[in-house]
Amino acid sequence: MKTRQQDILKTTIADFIYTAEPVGSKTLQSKYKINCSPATIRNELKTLVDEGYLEHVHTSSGRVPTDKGYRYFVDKLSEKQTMPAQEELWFKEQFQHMGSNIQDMLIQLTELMSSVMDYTTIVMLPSIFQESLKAAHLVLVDIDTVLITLMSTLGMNHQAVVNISGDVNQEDLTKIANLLTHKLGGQSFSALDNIDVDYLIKELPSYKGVFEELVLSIGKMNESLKSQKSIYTKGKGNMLRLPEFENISYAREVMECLEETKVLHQLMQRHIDTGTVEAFIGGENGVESLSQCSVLMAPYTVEGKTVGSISVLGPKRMDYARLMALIHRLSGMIEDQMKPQEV
Amino acid sequence: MKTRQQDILKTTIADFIYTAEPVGSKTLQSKYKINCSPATIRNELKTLVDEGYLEHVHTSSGRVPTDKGYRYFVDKLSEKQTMPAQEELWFKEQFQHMGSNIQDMLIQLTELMSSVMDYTTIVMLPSIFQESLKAAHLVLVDIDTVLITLMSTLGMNHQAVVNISGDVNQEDLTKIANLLTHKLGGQSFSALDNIDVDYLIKELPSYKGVFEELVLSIGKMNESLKSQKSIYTKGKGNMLRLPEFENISYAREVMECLEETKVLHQLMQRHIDTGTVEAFIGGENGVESLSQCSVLMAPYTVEGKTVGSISVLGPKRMDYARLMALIHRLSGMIEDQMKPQEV
DNA sequence: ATCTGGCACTCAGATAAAAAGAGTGCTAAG
DNA sequence: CTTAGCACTCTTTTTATCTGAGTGCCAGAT
Repeated sequence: MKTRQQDILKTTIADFIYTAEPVGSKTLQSKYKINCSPATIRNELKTLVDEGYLEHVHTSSGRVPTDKGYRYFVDKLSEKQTMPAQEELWFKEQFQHMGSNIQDMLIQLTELMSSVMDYTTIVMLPSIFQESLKAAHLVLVDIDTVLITLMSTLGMNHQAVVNISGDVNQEDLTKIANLLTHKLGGQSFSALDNIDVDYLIKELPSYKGVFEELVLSIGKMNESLKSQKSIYTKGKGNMLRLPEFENISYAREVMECLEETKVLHQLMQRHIDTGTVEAFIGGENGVESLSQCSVLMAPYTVEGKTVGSISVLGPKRMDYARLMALIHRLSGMIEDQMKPQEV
Repeated sequence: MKTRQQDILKTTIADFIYTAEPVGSKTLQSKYKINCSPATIRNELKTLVDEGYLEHVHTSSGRVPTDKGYRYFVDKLSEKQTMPAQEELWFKEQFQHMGSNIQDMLIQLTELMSSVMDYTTIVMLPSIFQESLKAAHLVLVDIDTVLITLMSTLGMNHQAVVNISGDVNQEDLTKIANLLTHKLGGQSFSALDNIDVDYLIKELPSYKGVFEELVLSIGKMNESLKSQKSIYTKGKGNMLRLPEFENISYAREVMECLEETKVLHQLMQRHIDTGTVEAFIGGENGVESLSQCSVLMAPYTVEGKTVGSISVLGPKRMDYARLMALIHRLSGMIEDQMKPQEV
């Protein structure tokens, strides 16, 4: 593409991102210094339309970027940014106050992000399926009550309190816990669904009854973990401020879509493998109702495995470079935060 | 108030709740069997307007209920309902699958409620300030790592993993945990902010270093618990379907308000003491932005103390009797669910 | 007294026509 | 290849008119 064409495309998109109004040849010339007459600009605009980078909303209106146009803008016409030092400091400060619990940290991050970015933020926690058991702990908290704690390699601990009918003491429980850790440690949480009770009983025959009760409880606990929320969003209201949401039925459609955890889950899952920060512009995100929105996504990776992602969802008209820099760096910070949990 | 007037008021409000359109005298006569002419109805309507139960949106439109009208409708013209047996069964069934963790149970309930009620549901978890410590447990999970578990009387357990620099073994930790439980058990979580270290050291002098580290960690843990989310909402998108939200700027105002955890917290807190299911109609809820909405609230109580509440937020035009019955019963179910945790 | 039919009146909302404005596309000349 | 000029298109805004639901009130009926 010719340099001047690129300039014009870039300026057009930049202006549209700013104003949300179709951009005309006159505006381009007067508002930005482009060294040619409106007529020349018009000619260039025409070819840009023909080539699919821009479109006419109607015969006598300015031009609006197409998905292809945005794509080119992001890939070729934008410089990669990094998170400003000041913002980085601020976020680091915030991380200090977030406590060591990974779940809560990510949930709180969702809020921080939406307040800084002014759009909707979506955070996907590591799903239970991606966690492996690091250790099981059993604590006798009362004569017939046991606190089960399952620690995962990702630092997401899960616990439940269950009643046990048989007699047990703490020593026995510790033995059992050790055995469980030994037998199941390193395995995926999904293995907890059908624990080989017989094997356990063979190892410590005297605890038959306790084993059975515990295994049942762990299975039930695991089941409820599976149905647990792993997607958090914040800042849906932010979107309603944007001119593209003036249309109430469109706003409704998007809002309802954003409340469908399933849809969001698919959205996040579908693109998580890419492993890098990515922008999904308009239709690229694959969700019909969100085809007028863009999604920026940064996966976070623990031990080489992508376990979750953070993202921003906004109008296609967004500051891609800045936001991508933000989530990129944030995902790095998450990874740092999750690392120390590894032992 | 005369019986006929009551009839007319009731019918008017019922019709408005159904159609969301101002109700005229003709509609009242033709659609519902009221034994008098439109002119008579008009006269009655006029006095109802004069007395503040209805209002005119403009000179030549039908009547719309005022807050006072709704109030009268709810208090005097509606019969108390109970949750239908079928629905009750369904909810009980759902509770089975929710796992024993109170937090998760309430979060999941928020979603269930919004799907059944079609409005926005708000659930307030017991705040950390209302919990008392039941027991502390310390588990050595690694040579220098301790898992702290603080169990509350409400069954909301909190935990954190911390690194300890000094040498400890499980036996020591168990002693410490017992001491902590003994010293702090029954006290409010807020007491955890400034634990009397000296006292502890006096009891078990050899653990000075460990104590100090642990107490610091517990303090930090407690701090992060305080900032934790205790309000959950669901179904904000449901509202956008309603005709009262056709106006985008109004919709935006409400949506943004519903994203302000602080505001919601105040809203819930302000009315929690009433101790019974309550309807706050329009302006009664005390939040400026929500003055066109009604809030139905059912507190839930543990050991005679109200610790949280569940509520539905919708347009003033809602089925008060039905929804109040629902949340009333649900709050009872929550209480049942929280009881077994008491020992 | 209370109810009711009749009728003039009000006002929001729909429909239509006209005017304004932004921006294009094309042509012909520089 | 660039640009000024101009006719043309299509949306948006403005203004005017019409329609109809619904009221308020009066005068006569019950």
